[in-house]
Amino acid sequence: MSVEDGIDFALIELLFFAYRDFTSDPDQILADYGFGRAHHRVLHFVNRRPGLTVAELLDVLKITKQSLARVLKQLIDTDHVVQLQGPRDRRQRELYPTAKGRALALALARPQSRRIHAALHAALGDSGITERTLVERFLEAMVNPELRAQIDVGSAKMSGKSHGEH
Amino acid sequence: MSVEDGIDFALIELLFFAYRDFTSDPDQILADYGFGRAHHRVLHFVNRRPGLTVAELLDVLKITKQSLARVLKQLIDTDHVVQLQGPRDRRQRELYPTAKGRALALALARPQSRRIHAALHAALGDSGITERTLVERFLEAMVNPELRAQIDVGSAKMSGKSHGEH
DNA sequence: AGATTATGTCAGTACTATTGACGTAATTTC
DNA sequence: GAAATTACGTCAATAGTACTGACATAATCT
Repeated sequence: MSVEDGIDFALIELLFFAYRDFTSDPDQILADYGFGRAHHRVLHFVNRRPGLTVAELLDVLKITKQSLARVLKQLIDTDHVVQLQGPRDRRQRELYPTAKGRALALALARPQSRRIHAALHAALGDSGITERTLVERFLEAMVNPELRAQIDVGSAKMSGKSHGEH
Repeated sequence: MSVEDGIDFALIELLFFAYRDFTSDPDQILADYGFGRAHHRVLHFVNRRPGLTVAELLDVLKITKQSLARVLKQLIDTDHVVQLQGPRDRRQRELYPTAKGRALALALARPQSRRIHAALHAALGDSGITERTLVERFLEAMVNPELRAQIDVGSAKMSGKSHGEH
């Protein structure tokens, strides 16, 4: 059943198709703003973790400072994100979404969320077991273990790690 | 539970992280060959659907002819893919992986397949229900309906659509 | 005071992708 | 059989996203 040489080509391919179409929704909206996928990612995380610093953002996105610079500057210039001096450490710039930024982040997330929920329904229809928890756990397990800490913010998990002030 | 404004930010984010790490495995191997993700995608589909034409490949990847050109040329020059004149239509170029190409495709798919299976175990451990079928159906449902035809090749489905000669 | 840290910026480069235009060979249509 | 269409290849120009390396500034830590 579509597993040749012990390799699961089918799921590999599905992940490609799923992600391609998953990102196509916001891509269309972004085009109107002259923004790209990079802007989306930055805006998403600033929106999700308001007050995160530039360094934290770099760490989450796993890109370099130079790659972030242009994108972040554009988001700030267009009034989607603001920088505030860090209260404890004045070298830090805490990033916050503006109302405009939050609105765009929401507009971008809406079709993606709709697609996900439709897919969950299509996939799980009746079997009212763990529902989305199952897919959530699958995706979580797809992430490199070392980086798994990045994903639990905002949710009511906070597994292990001492988060300090929040 | 991590659903603000009715938007499922958690799953959106997980899909991002999952896909990022999912592609990081082959990326490292590709670097040794001077290849990028584009080469991987082309090689994957040529390997999966040996004999597909350039036009079909463009349609599956949803990129332009010009984008494919350079990448495909490199794969042919490095003896990973060969072009054969189409038997029915001599204008067409049927693409086939060489032994070398198949070996590389396999090497690239191996860590991805391993990651997927580990994730399935982590996610479904005991509940021996539909197992991978569930995630498969979820991902399938994430793909745009019009494009869903692209994904059933090689598997024993062939839902609906008149496939003609194959 | 000196080292380190957080951030910003500049220069140069690479990969992947785009649109548009043009050429060639093969097939289909009238 | 001539004309239109199709499949493919290629050239030129451009854009978005990423990279490495280097350097500057301000703030904090030792």
